[in-house]
Amino acid sequence: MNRMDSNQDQMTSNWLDRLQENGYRLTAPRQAVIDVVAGSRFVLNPLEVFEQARQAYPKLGLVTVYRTIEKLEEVGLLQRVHQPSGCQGFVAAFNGHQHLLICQGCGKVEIFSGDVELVNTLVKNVEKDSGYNVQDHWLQLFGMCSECQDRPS
Amino acid sequence: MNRMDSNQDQMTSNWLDRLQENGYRLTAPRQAVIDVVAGSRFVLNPLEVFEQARQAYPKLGLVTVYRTIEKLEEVGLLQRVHQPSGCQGFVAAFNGHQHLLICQGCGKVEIFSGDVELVNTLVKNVEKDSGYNVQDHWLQLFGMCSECQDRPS
DNA sequence: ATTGAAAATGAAAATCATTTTCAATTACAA
DNA sequence: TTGTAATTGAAAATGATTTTCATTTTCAAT
Repeated sequence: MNRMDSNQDQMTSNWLDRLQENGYRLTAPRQAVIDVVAGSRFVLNPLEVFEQARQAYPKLGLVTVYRTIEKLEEVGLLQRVHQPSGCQGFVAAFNGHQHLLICQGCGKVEIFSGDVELVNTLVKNVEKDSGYNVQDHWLQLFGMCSECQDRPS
Repeated sequence: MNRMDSNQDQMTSNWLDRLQENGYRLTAPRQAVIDVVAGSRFVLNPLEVFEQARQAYPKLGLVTVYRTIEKLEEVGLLQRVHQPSGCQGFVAAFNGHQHLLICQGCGKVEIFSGDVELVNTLVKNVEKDSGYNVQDHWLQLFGMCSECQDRPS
């Protein structure tokens, strides 16, 4: 077992723990789904998760993927990713709200956590100017990762 | 005819001009759709546009609304709005890319155009750190407008 | 003003992702 | 080990969006 597997195993068990803490049962189908999404650095949609997870657990049904994604989102382990190309993607949400940089070529996701102050300042200014009570914000960047820049389109 | 109507009429004709410049024909159904979306300060989905536009042009079909929205988006007059509650909304895009503040109570949209420098700086930093070529960005705020803050939910 | 080709329309049908239903299976507390 | 409630997967239902197609309309060329 190499380092990567070990990391993934640990990550999966953390995720399962979090499900259990929230009153959900630990099942083989859920484990298969989590093995896929917890380790992925790419935006995945339900069908992609299904196809990958089915390799480890062939009996898996697509419906269960939808239901598991729903629960993982509910407990804050997955976050939905909105893109110009569509809004059916999900990505592991390691620690709550995060600002994403998404490659439009391959779906790879980077997290840029700096500049939080900056955004907070901006939000406060807008609140003052508009009279709105700002509850949430999205900041996302879209582009091409270095691999996809090289790749002939 | 009051000031509001006059503004809206002018706006509608500007929008029609833009359609024509892009090789599309001017039709009554399109005019009805544009009358609704060009003047609205709210996020509207296709069905809402349909219901409102049908009052002015009862023969209107929902399919035509979908098709007209598509063309207006293509020529840059409408932009799709992604929200936690869904991604079927559209809002007038007066001048290209804009940062939005959206009321989660009533769907009212404000545009905050300041702080462009700030975002540019951020984008350049992230490009340098990540090796990505950043092509686009979304910055959206969600909250409650002053009216909806007062309203008992 | 008339005409004709291409674009646009609307009703109906098709599509397709997602959700619901339901009987069978499974997890896990007692 | 057992009972119950949660979970599962297949099939059916749903609902938003898209496609098809016959009819109507726009608008450039006469």
